Amino acid sequence: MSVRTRFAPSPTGYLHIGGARTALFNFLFARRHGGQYLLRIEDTDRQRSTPEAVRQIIESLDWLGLSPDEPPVFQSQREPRHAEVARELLAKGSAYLAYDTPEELAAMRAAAEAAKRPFKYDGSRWIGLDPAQAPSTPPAIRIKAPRLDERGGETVVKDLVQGEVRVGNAELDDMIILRSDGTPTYLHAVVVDDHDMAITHVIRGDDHLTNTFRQCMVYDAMGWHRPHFAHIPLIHGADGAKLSKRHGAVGALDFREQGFLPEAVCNYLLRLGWGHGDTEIISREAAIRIFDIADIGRAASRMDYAKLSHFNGVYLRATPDERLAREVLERLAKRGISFGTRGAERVEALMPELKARARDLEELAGAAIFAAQEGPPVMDQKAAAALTPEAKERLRDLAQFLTDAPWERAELEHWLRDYAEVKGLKLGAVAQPLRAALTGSLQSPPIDAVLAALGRTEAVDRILAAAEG
RNA sequence: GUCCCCAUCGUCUAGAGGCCUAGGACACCAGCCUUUCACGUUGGUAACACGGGUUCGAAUCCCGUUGGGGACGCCA
Repeated sequence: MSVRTRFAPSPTGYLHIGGARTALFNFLFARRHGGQYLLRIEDTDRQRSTPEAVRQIIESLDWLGLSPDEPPVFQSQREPRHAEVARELLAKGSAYLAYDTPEELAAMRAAAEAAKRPFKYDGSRWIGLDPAQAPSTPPAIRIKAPRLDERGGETVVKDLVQGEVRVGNAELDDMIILRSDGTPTYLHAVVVDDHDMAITHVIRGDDHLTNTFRQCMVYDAMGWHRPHFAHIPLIHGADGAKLSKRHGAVGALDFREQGFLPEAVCNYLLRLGWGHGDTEIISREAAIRIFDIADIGRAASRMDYAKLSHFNGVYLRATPDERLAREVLERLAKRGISFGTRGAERVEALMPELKARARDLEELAGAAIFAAQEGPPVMDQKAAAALTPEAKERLRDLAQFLTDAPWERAELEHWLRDYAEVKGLKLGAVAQPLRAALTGSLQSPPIDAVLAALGRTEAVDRILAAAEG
């Protein structure tokens, strides 16, 4: 049987980094085994689900290169089928109509809490009820939990990550599968959908582990084969608490915004909670080849932005200059920075040097401004301070000197070295004023590269402007 | 509170009873490279939560303790 996995987010918000990793693992596992990877939008909570969230989730997955192999399934559209299965369970005697009102249930729960007893629903009075005696309130359908003496008194789930997990039947109670308004509950809908979609491996967050026991009630009552389960540990914030906005970026699209490359984010996520010896930088292709559920760790892991940045830098340096230039120019345009064809060319020409110095696209864009724009750069404080009267004098001299220089990077380097030697100066004493004049900063790519990329006219203009200013 | 899961450097991890004087990566510190900043490179600090077993031998197996996390809805 072909492997089929699914990622099943609920569209109540943006796709966060934990969900992205779940999607990645599902994708990788399916690819590894030549199967399909699907997307199911769990939108049965109409109050909280929004089309905007659906859009964002799909866009996020697309950005990460994790688009599903088939069109997404919307759980809300499958409600008739969920109800049908619920009725089937009713007919089989595996479920019954329960007429409790939400208020009554709340009262029962409160009473249990007051008595310091764990709340366990008891619906025995509804079982075998004469329909004529039934209350007029609309009933919910509840599935019968296994009784204490069934299955050896406990329910066992063989989890591919967590191992054999067992829970006493005493912990399970009759759960609602169809609400009194006829809509299915999540725990029920998930099972029906996974079954109908022929999902073979359910890979999802750890937070669903205990719910799995309840879902098994539906599988077992319907006589369906349970899929394989793999519950992966959650991702926490740097402080170990549940990941939230205050930890920084958590939405997948936030990372795009902040200049991370999708390949880097995926690689980082892959290494969070999963390991393969000492290898860290793993391409998508390699990941598909080596990904194995058995290698998923069982402990929760923490989000480490510093390490993500490092991964991003590695990927940035491996990305073709042309693509980076395009990304950078887009970001500059978004910042309202104008540039022409010449500027765009300069940015790309300088990209090999620029990208070695950046960890993300935003940083890269910032470092490329001086190359993109025409005319003298905006001076930062340190650069301005470096332009002493002596330095300006030096620049005037250099402008003159460079008029005759051959305009090619290696040649320029020689010229500058010769110049410094003749003047009895250290190269730094020549390079730093030039750097300030040309880039507006004291930190930039090698000055010969900057000169070469800028072109003689532009370079000399900037040098003179700094000398005058 | 009840149930479930987890536990190796600050962080991500390697480790399937002897290969462990516990390895790699990020971060941090120091050196090298160098026209600045990076990149690169060399080295360093730094961990098996604790207590009992089992065993000739335990980071690895078992049991407790402690500490984290998760689930307990007519939410998903």
